Formats: sequence, structure tokens, C-alpha cells
Amino acid sequence: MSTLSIFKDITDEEKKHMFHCFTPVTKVFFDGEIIMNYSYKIDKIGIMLDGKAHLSSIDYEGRQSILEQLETNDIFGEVFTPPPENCQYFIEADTACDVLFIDYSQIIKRCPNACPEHSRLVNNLLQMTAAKAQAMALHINILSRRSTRQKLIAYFESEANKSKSEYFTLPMSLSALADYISVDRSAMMREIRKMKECGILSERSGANGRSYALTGGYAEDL
Amino acid sequence: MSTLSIFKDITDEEKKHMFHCFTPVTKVFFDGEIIMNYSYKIDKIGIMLDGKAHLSSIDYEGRQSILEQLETNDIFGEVFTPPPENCQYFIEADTACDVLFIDYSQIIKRCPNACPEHSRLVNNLLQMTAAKAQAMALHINILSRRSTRQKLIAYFESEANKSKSEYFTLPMSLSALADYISVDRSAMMREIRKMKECGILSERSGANGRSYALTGGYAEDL
DNA sequence: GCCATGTTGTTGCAAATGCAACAACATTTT
DNA sequence: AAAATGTTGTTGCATTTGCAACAACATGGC
Repeated sequence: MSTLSIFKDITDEEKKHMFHCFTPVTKVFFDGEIIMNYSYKIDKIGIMLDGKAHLSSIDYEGRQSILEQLETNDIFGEVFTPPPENCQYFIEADTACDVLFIDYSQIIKRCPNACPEHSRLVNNLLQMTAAKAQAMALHINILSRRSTRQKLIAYFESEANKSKSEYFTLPMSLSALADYISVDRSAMMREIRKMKECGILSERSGANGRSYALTGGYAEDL
Repeated sequence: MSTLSIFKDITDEEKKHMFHCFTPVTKVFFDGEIIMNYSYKIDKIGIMLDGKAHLSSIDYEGRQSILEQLETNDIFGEVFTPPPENCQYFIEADTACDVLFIDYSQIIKRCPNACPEHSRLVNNLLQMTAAKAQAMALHINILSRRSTRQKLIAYFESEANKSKSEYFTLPMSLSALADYISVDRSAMMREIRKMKECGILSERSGANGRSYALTGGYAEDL
């Protein structure tokens, strides 16, 4: 897969020209900072140029869910993820982050200059949005499983696929994973223990933390 | 909101010109027909010109989920919703459907003719993909609720918002709704009954079927 | 009419889950 | 070093949920 980036096929020279059409703003955030607070009617979209963050939801009862994990070249914004009522959505930096902000309306309005860089940027954004849809589809696939074990297996399978090796390291803490798959953390821990006892999940510790692997035959297992 | 459509701001004359860049195919499907079977590596995207359909997932245990409801001007395809392993995905028509198919690769490749209609089409597709992301975000918001009641409330709230009236009619059967919110149908029926008893949900029958309404105070209710 | 099919509605029961509460441990701050 | 913070790991218990199985009803085809 060719690297997906907002400025793919756009040179620095062309960028300057493009900035006549809209005025992008870059900003740096530190670990733990709130990058964007989803109120209503913000039409700015964010592009993660570098760093990691996540989109959290907190409902009126204080329950937290992790809706998205954001890495380099991911996009975010209310245009893609409008918050429902009674819910607070916000992007929180997990590392230092470089973020580019653009007005969505400026992107999709018909460019009066008809500049080719503009349309190339829209093309890139389409691809990044498609990639976002893929990430969301994976999340839906996981959440639509009816049991905690099935959710874990679906998540672990996708991680195993990404890592290309049998073992994979989790990109987040177990607490965060529980929020991502939307189950109670203690229930998830209990289920992970059971899966280890059943022999369908194995864990090992290495230099760079712990890693896990699904061990064959879990498909047939209840 | 301006109507979102694949050919927005593109005249019939321009369409002909555009067809030099890529070769769209339209096809008609009948109620119940399979519009697209997601195997791997199909890069065609579909645009629902008219009609309704849904994306179903069936896992290796035969469990069915409804991942997406598709209406006029919605888009679909593996580029947005790649199927995981051990899972079968397919689009099934719920009514008669007119569908337009385009190769995704033909859309995103740099247009050698640099035709303005092409970039307008990409612009439209970006907006349709953003709309798709919004629909998926809503689904994730519903599925991330921890109890059946919370899922139902989240779903009903979104339907109530759409209908602008207090009462709303369900766009699908209760069986399909259970698949969409990923809970057991009998458990869902049980919960709906309890919600009616509690007085947080009311149902009425009219000429065009049944409609429901959330009645105040459900937020505080356990 | 009759049959096949699909939806709605219900129940019992075993199992899974959420919740609350706690302990052990690691990491960072003061 | 001590304190504060966050993660991992555990348990008991009440409740919710999934599952299987069934009945009532509507719909469409023959």
C-alpha cells in the first residue's frame, strides 16, 4: 500500500499556492492534552501529522468509551464522528502530536481557482476517509460480537494480522482495551484468564513488554 | 443540508465526457437479491441510486449481524468495509434497487485529462464517504453501550431526532433491529416490554404501522 | 382454502456480565 | 523516601443476557 498522506503528490511549492484556497493551521500538543473538544457545529477537521491520540466518549453517567485510536496520517473531526446528545466527545493526545487543522467547508467548496493541487488534496482526503471507514468497520465488527470472548478474539485476530507474526503487542493498556471493546474491565480480565487456561491464548514477556498470541483451534472452541 | 449525490453539480453533458475516464455500470436488483458479495480484493464501489438494502455479516457460527442500512445516495464497498476472516459479508436488497458501480482505483488515480467533472465527482464522493462515516459512528455509539436498554435508548434517540416528531416509525423489523444493535432478539423484546412498563417508552398503532416514542425522564432512570 | 414463511411475543434456565471493592505492583511526582 | 497516580489482577454477588423452545399472528403463493 502506498503511504497515505494528506500531502501525497503535492510538493512544497504547490502547498504554498494551495494555501491561497484555504488556511491550514498546524499546532503541537503534549501527552495528555485535549486536541479537540467536540461541541456542536465545528467544521474543522484534524489531520494527525505525527503522534498518537484517541477519541473518547463520556456519557451522562460518566461511562467512558474509546471510539477511535488515531495514529500518524489519520483524520478526525465532527464531520466524521458527530457527538450524540448527552455525550461528550474529545480527542486526547497519547504522545506528543503535530496536528494540522483545515476547515471542511473550504475543502469541499468548488475551488474558484480550479487548482490541480486542490483536487489532489481532496483525492487524498477521500482515501484517508476510506481508511477511517475501514477502522470504524473493524470496530463495529468487534462490538457486534455477543460475548466478551468473541470480542477479544476478533480484536486479537486483527492485531495478529497487522503484526504478521504470531505474537503481537497491544498498542494500548488493558484498561483502555476494555473501553475500546466496551466491556467491564474486570469481566475482561476474567475472560482473558479463562482463555489462557483453555489454551487458546498465550502470553509472553519480552524486552519491549508483553505480547500475546492466539493459539490454534479457538474457532471451534465454545 | 444540500442533497448529497454522486452527480451533484455534474450535468448530463459532463457525465458523457467523464465516462472517458472510467466506465460506470448501472444495474437493477429486485427485493431479496444479493447486490454484492464481499469476497476479498474487490475494488468496486457501489452507489445506491434508488432503493434500500443492507450489509449483513454472517460469522462461522452462523450468527448474523446487520452492519449497515443503505438508502438512496449511500455508498458501499470493500474499500470502506473490508470483511474480516471467517466472516461472510454481503449486500442484500430490501426493495427494488438501482445501483451504480465504479472501480475505486479509477476514481483515485490521477486523472490524465484533469477534467473538472472528475474532481467534482471525487469531491462528491468525499462528502458521501463522510456521511457514511457518520452513520458508522452512530452505530458504534449504539454498540458501545453496555446494556440492551442503553442501546435501545441510543437508537431510539437517533430515530426521534431524525423524525423531528416525538413519535417515530422503525425503518426495519424488530428482528432486524436486534441484529443491528447486536443483542438477542428475545432479550430485546423482554427489555422493550420492561421499558413500556416503566413508562419510558410508549407505542401506538396508526395507519402506517406502529410508532414509538421515548417519554421523558429516561435519562435518570436506571 | 391451505401451506410455507416470516415476524412478534413469551418463558425457563444456565451462563455471562456489570458492579463494587479490594490488593499488588509499577511509575511518576513531590 | 514518601506520596500520588495508574495499571494489573482478583473476588462475591445480583442482575442481565443468550439460548432454546414454543405459540400466536400476519403475509404471500399456490
